[in-house]
Amino acid sequence: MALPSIKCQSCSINQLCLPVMLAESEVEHLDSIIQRKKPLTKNEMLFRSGEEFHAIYAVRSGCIKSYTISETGEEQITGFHLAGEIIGLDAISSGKHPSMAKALETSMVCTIPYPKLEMLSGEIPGLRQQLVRVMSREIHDDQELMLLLNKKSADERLAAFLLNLSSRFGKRGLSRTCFNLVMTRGDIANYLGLAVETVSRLFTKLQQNDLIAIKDKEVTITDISKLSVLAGGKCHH
Amino acid sequence: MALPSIKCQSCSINQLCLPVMLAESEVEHLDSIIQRKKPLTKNEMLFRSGEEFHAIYAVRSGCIKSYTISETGEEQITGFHLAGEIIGLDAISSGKHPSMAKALETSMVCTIPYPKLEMLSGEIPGLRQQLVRVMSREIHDDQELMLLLNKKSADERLAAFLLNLSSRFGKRGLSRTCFNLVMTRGDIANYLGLAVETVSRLFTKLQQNDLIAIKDKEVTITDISKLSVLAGGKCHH
DNA sequence: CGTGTCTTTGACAAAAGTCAAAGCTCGTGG
DNA sequence: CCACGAGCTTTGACTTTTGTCAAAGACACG
Repeated sequence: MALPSIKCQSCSINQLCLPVMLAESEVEHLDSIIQRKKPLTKNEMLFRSGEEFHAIYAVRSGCIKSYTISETGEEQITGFHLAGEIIGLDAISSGKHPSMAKALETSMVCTIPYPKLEMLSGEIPGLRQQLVRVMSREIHDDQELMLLLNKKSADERLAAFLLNLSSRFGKRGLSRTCFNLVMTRGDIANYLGLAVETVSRLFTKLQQNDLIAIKDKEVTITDISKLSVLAGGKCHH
Repeated sequence: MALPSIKCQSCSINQLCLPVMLAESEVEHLDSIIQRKKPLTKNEMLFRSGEEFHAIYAVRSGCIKSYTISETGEEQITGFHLAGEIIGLDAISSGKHPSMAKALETSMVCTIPYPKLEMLSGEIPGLRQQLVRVMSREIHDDQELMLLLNKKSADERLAAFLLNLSSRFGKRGLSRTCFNLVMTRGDIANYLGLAVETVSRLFTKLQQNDLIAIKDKEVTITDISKLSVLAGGKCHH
């Protein structure tokens, strides 16, 4: 590995990632099992469904989309993962990846060999706890998403999606009000269970109502409170 | 506890639950931290959202529904849990229950105090592994559900729902083709993101097409292969 | 044996999907 | 460095699915 190997200890997002609450020496130990390869380029696959499960992955930078393909060939995007987020947790139970992951832009990813992580988590209680917390959080987030998809209208879904991104960028020290949409309208539509055309129309409408402004792929949230109200569900009664 | 305390060791569903792959002595250890209270009666709450998280729960018998309530008061059922399934995993990350759980019929539940489980999982690698497997499986199942809700028509959702129940009853040694629907049409509709009326009409249609037969709350799957085709997505092209 | 909840059915409305077509971007190769 | 083409985005017109409203019937439980 002839790359400028950033260590967990000095990683800017280690408080969003696995090292949370670990002692210095424990982080070092964790760092020692992690592999860092060269960045994924746009559209490069991280793993494919059906592949054997060897490792989970932590996003260091960029954005990775994960998705499943149904028997009938329909693609369903299950998440857009930003720095600090862990990918591949759905593969632990069966030992094979049920989903696929692909870079939406040039992205750095840390490979965490699972058998080693498993062993290490036997020695480091804090690591075990953090892994479980991360998984618990994913379960929780998926449940919230279910509510969104089942109970909200198209406008509400898109508004909630933008606010979710906003908050996640904010946590990473980036602007909450102005950020880049790395995914296509098609990706957003797929994720939210809508048609591309619907998403496009909604973006237009949100702009006309001065809730957001869009320049190319850059979104600016100009009225976050109105957007929040919209996302909350405007009580159609 | 003056109840006929069934132990994990002799529990009929221990191979669907936490004890998977554990040695006899390990199961005993696990059993010793588990509390068994008197059965929950129909509609009794197991926990409410906002409550502090103390334990996860394993269903021993019956059926528990878990659900969230949005800020705007909409209920979203996130799962119907049968014997051997674990509830409350979404609460680990925040320390508070984000969701609620209620018995749909008289149900027995094992309470597994989380701090003790956490400690024990430090000593028993197999237990730690099984806990992670269970969580991984839940993440995976939630992703499949997302695909169902986002990409499938109403018929396909209901067909898939019935097949999912069928398979889960089968795994528990019960009939795959004839079982009781403990949840109401309203519950099914809520879970699948449909209106009650739609679900009712679909049940009627499935009966007319001789895919299922319904007598009161008892469903009989009369043509499982046709039902599978329907659930798969009949390729509208 | 009645009262409230659950279920079914019908008629209608609305949200979102589909189809079609044009304009736009961006990367690539000449 | 420019031109071309593939893929992405937008917009319009129309369709379809599913939701909503309303009401009656069936159960289930006290």
